[in-house]
Amino acid sequence: MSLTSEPALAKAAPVFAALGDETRLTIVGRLAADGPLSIARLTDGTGVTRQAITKHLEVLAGAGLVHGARHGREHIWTLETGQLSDARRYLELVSQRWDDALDSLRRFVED
Amino acid sequence: MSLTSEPALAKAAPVFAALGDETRLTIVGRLAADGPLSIARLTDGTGVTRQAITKHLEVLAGAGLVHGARHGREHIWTLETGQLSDARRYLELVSQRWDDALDSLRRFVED
DNA sequence: GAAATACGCAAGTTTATGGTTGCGCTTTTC
DNA sequence: GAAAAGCGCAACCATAAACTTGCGTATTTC
Repeated sequence: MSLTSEPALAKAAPVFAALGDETRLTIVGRLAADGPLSIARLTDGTGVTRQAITKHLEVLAGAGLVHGARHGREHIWTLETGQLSDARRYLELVSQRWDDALDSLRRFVED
Repeated sequence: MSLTSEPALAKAAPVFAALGDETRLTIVGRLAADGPLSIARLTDGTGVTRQAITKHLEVLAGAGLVHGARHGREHIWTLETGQLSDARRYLELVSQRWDDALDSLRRFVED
């Protein structure tokens, strides 16, 4: 993976963007802790409207972080950990590259 | 760490937000791979203006992901891996919570 | 010391984002 | 079967985000 020009970047950015909002991060946290929840449940506690939560869920879904399905009168949303793992691996790789770069630099200075 | 109401969330969101842009992710990737670079160098290859890159660097700096220092006529920017690790750990924790939730759900169904 | 390089500051534009309110429809609940 | 709960759709608003252009200044380079 190249970290820059590769498509991995184009995939990772939207995921990070989706996680880059406090309300959405709260939603992800609650889904992770409590399991699948309805929109009404997810709205509880947040200071915002149900519509706002709905929009956030759509953003998260667009990034592949959650998926929803209607059951009766409620819409249940579930966490999707695939993209989450990819994002985590991306960060690991960046850290790794950085360590390598520091190593090269150190060796260069020592010469 | 609680994933929702704790301050960990308020810290993590800005970091993810900073990473949630293709141009900025490219910058982080290049810094990780090549080591510290000047604004002019970081601008090369990207389709945007030097000013745009400067703004992106300020956003990254605001999230604690990079720091810069002027050397002569150039401004050299360096990656900061601390926040990166924190973000990674946050994602790990979310995945962990999710697995736990699934486990509880499975046990509940089996009863 | 003139030309080129590397920036910073400021103003301006456009589009996206996060949020709201209002209304109507379906599904439960009592 | 009326009331309540849970949503979806659409319009609208304010602010922030991503970039640009223009210009002035310090630092190298030749």
